[in-house]
Amino acid sequence: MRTLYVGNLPWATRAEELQEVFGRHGEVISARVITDRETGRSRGFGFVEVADDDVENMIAAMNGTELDGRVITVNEAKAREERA
DNA sequence: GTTGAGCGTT
Repeated sequence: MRTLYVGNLPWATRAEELQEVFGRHGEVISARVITDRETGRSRGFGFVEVADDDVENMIAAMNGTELDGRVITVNEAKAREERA
């Protein structure tokens, strides 16, 4: 599988919403919205794990689209270890 | 009850 970074999310967006929306364009393994460890509030971005063959189609279909009134950003995520 | 570039958790 591959992992997608999803940014520019509305504060109220939940992981299940990502799975719902992304699931329309490919096989979603899992979805997660990153929340602040201390306050529990959304940080406005998340990660979606999708089938390897659906990554390109998923990004093309979702990047720059509107979710709950906000235009979201979708890119292939980088592992923390790979982060410079 | 707020905010808005950026890459998470065992």
